[in-house]
Amino acid sequence: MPSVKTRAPKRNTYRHGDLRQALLAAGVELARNGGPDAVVLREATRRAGVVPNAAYRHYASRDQLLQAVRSAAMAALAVAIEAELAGLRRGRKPADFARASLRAVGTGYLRFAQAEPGLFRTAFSVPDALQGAPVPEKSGNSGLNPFQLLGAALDRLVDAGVLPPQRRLGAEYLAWSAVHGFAMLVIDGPLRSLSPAQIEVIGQRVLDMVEKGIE
Amino acid sequence: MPSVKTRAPKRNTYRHGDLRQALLAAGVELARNGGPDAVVLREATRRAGVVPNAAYRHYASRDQLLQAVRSAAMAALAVAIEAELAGLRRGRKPADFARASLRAVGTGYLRFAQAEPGLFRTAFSVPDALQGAPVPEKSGNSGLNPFQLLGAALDRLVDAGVLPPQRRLGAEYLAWSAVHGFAMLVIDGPLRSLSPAQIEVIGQRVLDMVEKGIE
DNA sequence: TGTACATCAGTGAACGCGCGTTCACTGATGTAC
DNA sequence: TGTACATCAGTGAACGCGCGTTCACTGATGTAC
Repeated sequence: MPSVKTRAPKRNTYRHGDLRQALLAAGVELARNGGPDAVVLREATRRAGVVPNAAYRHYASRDQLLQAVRSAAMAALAVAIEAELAGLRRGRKPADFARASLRAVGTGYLRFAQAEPGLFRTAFSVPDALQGAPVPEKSGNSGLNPFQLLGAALDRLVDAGVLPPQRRLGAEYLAWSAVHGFAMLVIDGPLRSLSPAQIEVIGQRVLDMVEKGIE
Repeated sequence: MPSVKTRAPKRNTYRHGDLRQALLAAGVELARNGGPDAVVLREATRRAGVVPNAAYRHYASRDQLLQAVRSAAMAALAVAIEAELAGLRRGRKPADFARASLRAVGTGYLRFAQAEPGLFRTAFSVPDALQGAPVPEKSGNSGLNPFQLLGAALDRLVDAGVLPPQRRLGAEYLAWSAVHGFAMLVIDGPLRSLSPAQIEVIGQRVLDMVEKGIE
């Protein structure tokens, strides 16, 4: 692998070259192609044009760097979902808009998983054992994480009278499971040999199932 | 880690001690706690009471051993699903029985994922890049793999008149996605802090969603 | 405005580790005569 | 029934590799006087 020449050192300022940021960027790049295991501290320093132990000025361990990469990946997912939501046209009936919102969340999720499988897998990789803070990760433009974006879409369905309030509680888990499972099977599992067209069609059917199944 | 003493050498016969099987068993044990990355060739040989390179008489590489472990894990999942199916009481209306069959497949899947998360993750880990043979893995007692067991349950729903035939095609993907996603979120993802009781309840709601959503 | 000094980001060298894999070997077993 | 021999599963030793992490250091920068 041509890891040595991939990134020109740059580093025009000697001190205060933002090494922390450079290591994070390198880590994200590694995660992008290769997933969480590919986030190797020494390789990140190599790409930043710096000696390996220099990383320890900014991250206490390789795992801390990975954590930062994970947060960045989760934020990127949130941004992808927000982009899908932003593309919705307004000005139709609230019920339709609410339904479209939920679909947009799911579509953004699936699109991101396919476009950035390495980051997707990294975002959902678990440190070693269980850890604190199950949900509140870094966020995108809206300040909401993917889970919260999904929740907001479901709230909209309730407000529009589409989803009965008594079915709202825990509905995130249902929708999330279906979409997440499809994403995992497609990018990393037995469905990885499906064609993009098939993935698109079945992905939409998964969303159909969610829409019909949670009400 | 007390890896040295975990398994008595046994190996009463010198030649023809079934090292291949012993390595596979050790590999499965490693995968059980630790997932696919824990399937380390040297550790497997250690547990089999044999020198590291002895493994190469039976597996061409560490990856070949991992493949075998993967197949075994998939077969174990099939067995778990079959056990759930075998527990169904017969002698009720075909429609009810068919619905119960689909539920049993899902329940077995989720139970296995929780009881053996390491094996579950191993079963669905992908070698390196894409590979052939997306579905046909080793099977359990019935000779069917998990995917085929799911398909059979769906066929039963069609036969019983519950699921319209035109909705049958590709329905595996929908049900599978929902259940698989929930399993992944619970064992390895943001839902891992849920209590067993919550997991049980939400798991059943996921199955409710599938049942309602695929028809 | 000029000098002395403390700070601390990045250096250089080294560590121990466990991994997968290779090579030439040995010696118990099964088989042929 | 007994002996010679081929087989080949497991041995012993070694390899190169890249990893995370440690230690004592250095020298450009910002600050105080």
